[in-house]
Amino acid sequence: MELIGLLHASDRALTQQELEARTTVAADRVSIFRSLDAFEQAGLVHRVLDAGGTGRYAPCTGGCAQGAHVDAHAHFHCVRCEGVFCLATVTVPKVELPRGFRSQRSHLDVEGICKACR
Amino acid sequence: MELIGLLHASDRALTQQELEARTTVAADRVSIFRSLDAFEQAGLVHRVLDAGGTGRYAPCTGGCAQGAHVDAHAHFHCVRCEGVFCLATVTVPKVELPRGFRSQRSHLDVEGICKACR
DNA sequence: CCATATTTGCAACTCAGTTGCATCAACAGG
DNA sequence: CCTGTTGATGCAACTGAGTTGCAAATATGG
Ligand SMILES: [Mn+2]
Ligand SMILES: [Mn+2]
Ligand SMILES: [Zn+2]
Ligand SMILES: [Zn+2]
Repeated sequence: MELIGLLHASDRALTQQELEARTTVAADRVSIFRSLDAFEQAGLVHRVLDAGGTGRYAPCTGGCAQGAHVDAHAHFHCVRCEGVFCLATVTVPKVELPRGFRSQRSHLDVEGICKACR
Repeated sequence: MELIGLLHASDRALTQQELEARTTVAADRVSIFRSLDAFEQAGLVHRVLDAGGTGRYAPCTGGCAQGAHVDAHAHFHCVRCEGVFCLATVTVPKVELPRGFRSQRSHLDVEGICKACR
């Protein structure tokens, strides 16, 4: 699908709306929703929530497969442009948890000003 | 307000709805929304998004003041009961960012099974 | 070519969040 | 005690993202 290409071409994670606006072959928002859903399932893209709680999509780098994501990298949220960036080089540090909690996965979200916004 | 008391009495962060359900003096959901908003502004409570992107509220521990939050602790998200827990003892580790990104604040969300759910 | 399976579009609905406006309660000055 | 002003509250309505059902369109394969 064209969607994956658009995601790879972008420097930041894109919302459903942004993708809809960029597709050359006009597609219904529901179709895009369903495609992204399928791609996420398939381990091709991953979804991250921005500060407002809306989903943004980015391509998986590798290692992710059918229902098993290994996107262990941190994400940067720009408070200026609202952009969300995958920090592929930044792995999420393990932390010591209080007794009783069993950890499965962690997400690290760094908030600040992005490259383009300063 | 009664809301702050309810938050302190809970072991986990609560949604607007959950708070509305627990108030003895019935209050409109909009009033609760506005109160929580004000309390957050005032540095009395902080808001954290759960896995579904809905806001949950927890009391601030201390140090937070008028528009300046210092809640630097991690949060635990239970995949079973959907509960969100403040991990007051777990501070968010600083990470090295790629060139150009200026960090202001970080959020660490740990996903797994909570104490009560195992 | 036809039967069947998959994909797509459209309409409609949910749910949290948010806003406008009218009303009510508190309160201070007179 | 009356009154005008201020802030809190309630109700209705709207937004935006996500989601579902169903029917039409398209692909697939015999
Ligand atoms: Mn990513
Ligand atoms: Mn917290
Ligand atoms: Zn930016
Ligand atoms: Zn749990």
